[in-house]
Amino acid sequence: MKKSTFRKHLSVDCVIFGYDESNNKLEVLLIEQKDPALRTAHSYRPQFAIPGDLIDESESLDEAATRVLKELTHVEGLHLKQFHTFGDPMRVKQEKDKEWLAFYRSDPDARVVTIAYYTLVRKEMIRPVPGSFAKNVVWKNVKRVPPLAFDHNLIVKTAIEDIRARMHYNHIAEQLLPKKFTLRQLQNLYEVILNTTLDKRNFIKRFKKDEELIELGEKQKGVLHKPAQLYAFKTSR
Amino acid sequence: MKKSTFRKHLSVDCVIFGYDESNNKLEVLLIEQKDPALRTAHSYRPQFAIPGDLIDESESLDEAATRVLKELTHVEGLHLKQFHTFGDPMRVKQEKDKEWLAFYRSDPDARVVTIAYYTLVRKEMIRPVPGSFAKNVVWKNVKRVPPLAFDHNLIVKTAIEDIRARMHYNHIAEQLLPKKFTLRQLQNLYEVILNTTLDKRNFIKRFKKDEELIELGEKQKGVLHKPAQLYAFKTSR
DNA sequence: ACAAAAGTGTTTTAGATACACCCATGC
DNA sequence: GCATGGGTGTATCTAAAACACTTTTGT
Repeated sequence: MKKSTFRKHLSVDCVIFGYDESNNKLEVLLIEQKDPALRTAHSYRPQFAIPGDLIDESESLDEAATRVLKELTHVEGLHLKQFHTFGDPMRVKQEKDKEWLAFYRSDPDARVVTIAYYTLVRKEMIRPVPGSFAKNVVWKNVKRVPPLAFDHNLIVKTAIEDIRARMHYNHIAEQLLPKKFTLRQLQNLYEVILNTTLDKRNFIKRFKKDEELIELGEKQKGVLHKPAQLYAFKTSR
Repeated sequence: MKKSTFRKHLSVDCVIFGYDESNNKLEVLLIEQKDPALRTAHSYRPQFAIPGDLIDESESLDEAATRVLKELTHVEGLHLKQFHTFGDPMRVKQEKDKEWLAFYRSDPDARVVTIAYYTLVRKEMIRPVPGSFAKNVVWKNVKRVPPLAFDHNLIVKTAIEDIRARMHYNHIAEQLLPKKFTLRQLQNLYEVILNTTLDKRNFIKRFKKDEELIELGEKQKGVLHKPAQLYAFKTSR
């Protein structure tokens, strides 16, 4: 049986947003590319990239994205959203990426089209582990994403635009907050993703009207101010 | 130089919606696949498909979609929107598609991922010509799309959902109506795309408020009822 | 008592919806 | 004069926005 050439040309890339509730920061998970072992010492600068991989011939696009997420974070069951496909013929032909490609790809000159996904996770729920291509794994604030490999800056930017536009449709909050949470926690999450500030009375009115929340009748403990009521999401959704 | 394998595995498909103003119908452009010349007479049934093609190694995704549209319709300058990528490993492995693939593809068993685009055109503005793969070209009402090759029914369905969701953002109407048009023509267009009926007073209020229309001071002629005012779009957009 | 954040309601504005009658033309 | 679709305004409802003071707890 002839070896397939499918795997040379298609990849998935995952923009993994991590929500850090305690600091109310929205961050994106980056890998630091491994040094090519054969590098010429003066020329190579490690680059950051978003996690991704070539797609195996037997797996679907969604499965490939799920696999990339799982290999990096050991997390399963999160919804990954396909949001755009990037296929500029030059996207993997830039000088900055040549050395890494030469070492890690069987066909470094092959044109690669990538199908991009994003997901959101609670940062403290995962402990990312560098996979085979990564030397290191770091979180970076979405407002300060460094220069990335390939066209990954464009991919991250597009993901942020998409997530903001869909914030109210996707029920994003559910997977980003603990089971029991205060209204302030919910509002903080919306504010950091939308990069804005909201009026708390108006904000709460929307959720009360939509009947998406259950008032638990419990209160915060040990805070040095009036303790807040705890809420949970209706699970029916 | 080694022959590239890129072209085996990636395609674009275009959902071309045609607006037939005189009947207020929204249709989709389908090609009827050419019979494989070597077919066994009893087994082959021509199938409809949406136009598409493998992507050349040197062209971008958008360029490939533009090329497909141009080859079929000789129309350029329309906006094609990338809306989803379909890559199920089995999407080109169904029995119904085997014979056509065997005849028209250099590697009929290759897995192909397709990046899907849609656009909207005035039906009477184009005279589609069957290209190299097509025996025939037909318009079908979006409400009565026949069974299509590959996963093309899913692609068309997804395109319709996307276009409805974006109707108010994309300024779709501009390329689907003549330069001078009546408010009724504009409303008909919205109604057929959204598959609903609208109140004409309320409908017009939105456009008046957004100041998107210019009242031309001309009137329809030769109609057997009160002639309607003609409008044009503000060109600034 | 003080600091800190929680909690709470009303008013205003804008947009969406519902609804019915007269008008200008061709025949 | 009649058939046809064009053209028009108001009242109601709902959603969004603006806005400030009191309450509860820990220290």
